[in-house]
Amino acid sequence: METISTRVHQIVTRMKAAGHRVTPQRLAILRQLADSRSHPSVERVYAAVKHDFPTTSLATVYKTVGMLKELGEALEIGFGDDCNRYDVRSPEPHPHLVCLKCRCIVDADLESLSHLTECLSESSGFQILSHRLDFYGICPGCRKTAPGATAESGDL
Amino acid sequence: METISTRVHQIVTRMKAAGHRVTPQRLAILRQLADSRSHPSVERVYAAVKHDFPTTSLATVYKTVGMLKELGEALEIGFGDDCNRYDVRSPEPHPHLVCLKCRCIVDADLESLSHLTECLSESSGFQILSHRLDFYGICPGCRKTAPGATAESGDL
DNA sequence: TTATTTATGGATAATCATTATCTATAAATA
DNA sequence: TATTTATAGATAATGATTATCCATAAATAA
Repeated sequence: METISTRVHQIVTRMKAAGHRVTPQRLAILRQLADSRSHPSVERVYAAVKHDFPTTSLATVYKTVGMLKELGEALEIGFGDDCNRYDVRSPEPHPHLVCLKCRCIVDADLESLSHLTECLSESSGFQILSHRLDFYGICPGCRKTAPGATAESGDL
Repeated sequence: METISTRVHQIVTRMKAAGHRVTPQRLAILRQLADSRSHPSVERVYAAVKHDFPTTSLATVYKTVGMLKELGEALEIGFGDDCNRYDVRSPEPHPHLVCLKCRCIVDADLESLSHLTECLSESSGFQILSHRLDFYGICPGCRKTAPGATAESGDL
């Protein structure tokens, strides 16, 4: 990816508006995150950014992701046993499909979600502000693949 | 709670069937977990068990909960930033309402869930084995309570 | 019952993703 | 250009959870 995408531009604008500096390292991290559909981990981003900036520190990636979270530009998907994964492409909460074998994470569409949330809110009395809907299973690729193999997603 | 509930009996039977020993410590831990609706943490169970068995180790609680997980008798609800919470009363995956203020966790009913899962499975090609559906917000109690106050649930 | 084997309890060390801390430096501002 | 301030990088600290160790309790065999 050579060109700067609309999403990167959008985040850069908002970073500046919030008084943050747009450094080369942050831009490199942003570029890895902004358009990825693979919900990459910090470690994954770190490895990719190291190609262009070999001196980059893991802490810098963590700090940048933390800033994006604060700005509401990154959705964190935490796993107790595994490392967290991030969605900067679409940072609003939305349902995911998580493969228990290759750990890929795919966005899921649930058109009935808003209706569902409303019903829940009414019946429970909770003011619902956010959600986390994860469905765990085996992805189409892993269902075909021989047992034990782990697929690597092409997109980051 | 003085009497041994049906749920405790059920788990004890299954523990024995699986070749596990039912020790006084495990029974005390079980009693705290088996009928609680509050999705208690390990720390919470540890504190409660210490009343009756002052020498109990935190490790023992962790090990017992781990065994219950293996037997499929405990559902773990993990939080990256906070400690894990457990549902031994109904260990099958089900939706939860989580209060962001007092951290209480309440079971939510979603009658359309199985239909929803089927649709997702068809449209995505995933074989769906489990799920985690959490809705985050403010519980009825905290909506009334003054800002900053944290409610304590009565049941464990 | 007693001897023997095995699992468990308790204490503590290790793990590991994430966060905090510190200082030199790069970036913004005057 | 001088000065102020945020950031980068290195590294230490954190904290829930897990692993390890050994004495002991529980099950089993003799």
